[in-house]
Amino acid sequence: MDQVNLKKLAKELNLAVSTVSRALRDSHEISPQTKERVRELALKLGFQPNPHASSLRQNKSKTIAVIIPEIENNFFSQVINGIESVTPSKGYHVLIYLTHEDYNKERDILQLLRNGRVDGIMISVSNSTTNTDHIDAWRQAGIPLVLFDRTCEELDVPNIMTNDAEMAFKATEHLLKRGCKQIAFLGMAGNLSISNRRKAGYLSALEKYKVAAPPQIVELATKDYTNREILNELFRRQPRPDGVFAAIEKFAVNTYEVCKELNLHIPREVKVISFSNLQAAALFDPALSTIIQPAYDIGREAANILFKIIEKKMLMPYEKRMILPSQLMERASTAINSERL
Amino acid sequence: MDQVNLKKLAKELNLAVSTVSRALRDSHEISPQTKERVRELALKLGFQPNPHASSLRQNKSKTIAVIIPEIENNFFSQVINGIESVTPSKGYHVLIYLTHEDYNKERDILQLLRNGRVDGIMISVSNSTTNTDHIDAWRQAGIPLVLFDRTCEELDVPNIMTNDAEMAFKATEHLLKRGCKQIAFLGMAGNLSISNRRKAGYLSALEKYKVAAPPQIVELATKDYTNREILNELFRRQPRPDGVFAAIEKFAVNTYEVCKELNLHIPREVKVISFSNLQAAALFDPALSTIIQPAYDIGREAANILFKIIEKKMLMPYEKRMILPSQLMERASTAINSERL
DNA sequence: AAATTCTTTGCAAACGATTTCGAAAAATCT
DNA sequence: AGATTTTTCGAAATCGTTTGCAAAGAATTT
Repeated sequence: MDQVNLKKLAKELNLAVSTVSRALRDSHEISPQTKERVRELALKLGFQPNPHASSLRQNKSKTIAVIIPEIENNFFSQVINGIESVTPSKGYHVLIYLTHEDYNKERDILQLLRNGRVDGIMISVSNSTTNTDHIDAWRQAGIPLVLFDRTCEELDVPNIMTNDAEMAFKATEHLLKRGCKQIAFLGMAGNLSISNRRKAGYLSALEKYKVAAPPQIVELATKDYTNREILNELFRRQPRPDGVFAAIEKFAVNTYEVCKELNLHIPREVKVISFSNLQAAALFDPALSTIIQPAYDIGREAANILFKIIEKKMLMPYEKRMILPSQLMERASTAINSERL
Repeated sequence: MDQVNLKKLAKELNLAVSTVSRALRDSHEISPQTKERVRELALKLGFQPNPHASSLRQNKSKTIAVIIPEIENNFFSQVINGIESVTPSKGYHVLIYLTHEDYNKERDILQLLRNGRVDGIMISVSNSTTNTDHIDAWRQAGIPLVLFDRTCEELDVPNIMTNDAEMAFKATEHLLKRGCKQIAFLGMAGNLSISNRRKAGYLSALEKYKVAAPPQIVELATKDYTNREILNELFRRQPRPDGVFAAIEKFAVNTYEVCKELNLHIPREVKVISFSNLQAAALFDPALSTIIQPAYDIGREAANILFKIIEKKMLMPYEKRMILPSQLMERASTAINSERL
């Protein structure tokens, strides 16, 4: 046995295991002198309590899980960064799980974690998730849970998101003010509340500005290949959209690709704006106008709220449904024809 | 007690706890009938073994840690994706730790994990890491460990990386063949082996092609602001570089920003090539020529090797130092002046 | 039929930390 | 001085699972 544990410390110091444990946890019922002796030896031997023994006894893991659809996406990376900005100070560890936009994986992961491995989870649901029973079951089990970005607002759990509808409205309005008459909305297939919020914002802008052309809602998937085919068709059809509002970055990229293919000039023939957290959007040809989500803040706030729940503190009403504002960054892809950005 | 555990199953079935445990682990010493009875009830009650108790008893955590400098970087995201492509099938969980390029954090994290919380770690060292004692201590403790990308080749641990020197050579050669006379190398400050490999490739290309101009090695940090200042100065000085080889993507982005600021045309006045795993590099203005690292494969292979070590299998010689080739993607940022890409 | 193996199960001791309870010693109060 | 409280510590139970060992019964061999 080369691992140093409480028993070894106790024997070395001629103390009981319980005394050593208490001393290290700074219990009031241990004399300062004893504490000092214990601490000194613990430091010298580099003692570190076995986390599994602690977790078993105390029934908490000091670990949370973050469940996201994908990781090759700046938004989720930034969220993780935000989460990680609070976890170390809480002495917590972060497990990452990827659903790859697969409902079954998502359900299985939640099932897998219902054994005390984590003290709570933060989840952004996959776009193939239509049934939320697995999440509701988790909620009912009383294990701390926070949803972010891809939320399920019908469930009574904290939801942290951005002002999707409002920004979708502004994005559409922006295109309209730039002269677009025929704006297409590129949204995620599925029935995510986030998609619906963005779609609603798009529709309400069209309505408010009494746009003659009917709304053009295109549902895309996560496969680039088919997306490009669909967009190719969209841009060949008459009337051709002169404005594109992409609900997610990938669709904007696909739009750029197809426009290049079809020799459609952005922004002269087609203006493009998109939700995106890509730093490099400013370097695109042309620079892409974006709606930037406060991803880092979403991660940080979601983590803070999760810890409040874990620590059994009361949540303020605004923490149960927190909305952090996005920012519209106007760039060349939505410039009016004469304009130079 | 609403949690279902072995004791509850045993009582319900009128069996000993040990029998139930063995039945669920499909031990040969339990009769098929008993196994079936146990499995049935376990399924019915949704029994899931407590991982902390298991870990404590078996002295393994079924968890690995991935320690990286940052996560807002496509390369590391893709690596994580690659890692995650093997962990679930091994029944393993993945903890993520960020060092934020801080040696002290890196050391502390390694220290923090030396208590059995993880069965092994995969690490890409921070660029402020000059001392590798913390990693060597980990190695000496005999806990499975794999280094990837930002490796420490002087240590006797498996290193998984790409052919940095070769690709740096090719990148520099590419710029030379495109007519560059004065190529600057933008490398990371610090003394990482990866930086040295890339720098060496750059230098050997200059040497092979007998370039008259002296090498121009610029060391940049991770702060955008100072980087831009340094580059600004670089491009105002005579002789002005007509080619830039960026060792990391961020520096290429900085170069683009500064060139735009100074009205230097890429690729006419300055050609740029960079290590980068950014999908959207093709959409840049101009499209950025890149050296694409097999990030996903690096993650997958590193994980596979780590599991071989965890499972105490012998490593093949090539697994102790694995080199996965990168790919040079020629785009507009290195086009010769007349050429259109 | 006796001796032996094999199969199947139970008992109890780990794993290492935390915590309840109680006891001895010291300090404070009548 | 005696009674009472406070301080300080130890013994043992506990968390839930795994596993060495023993034991009983069944099956096989001699």
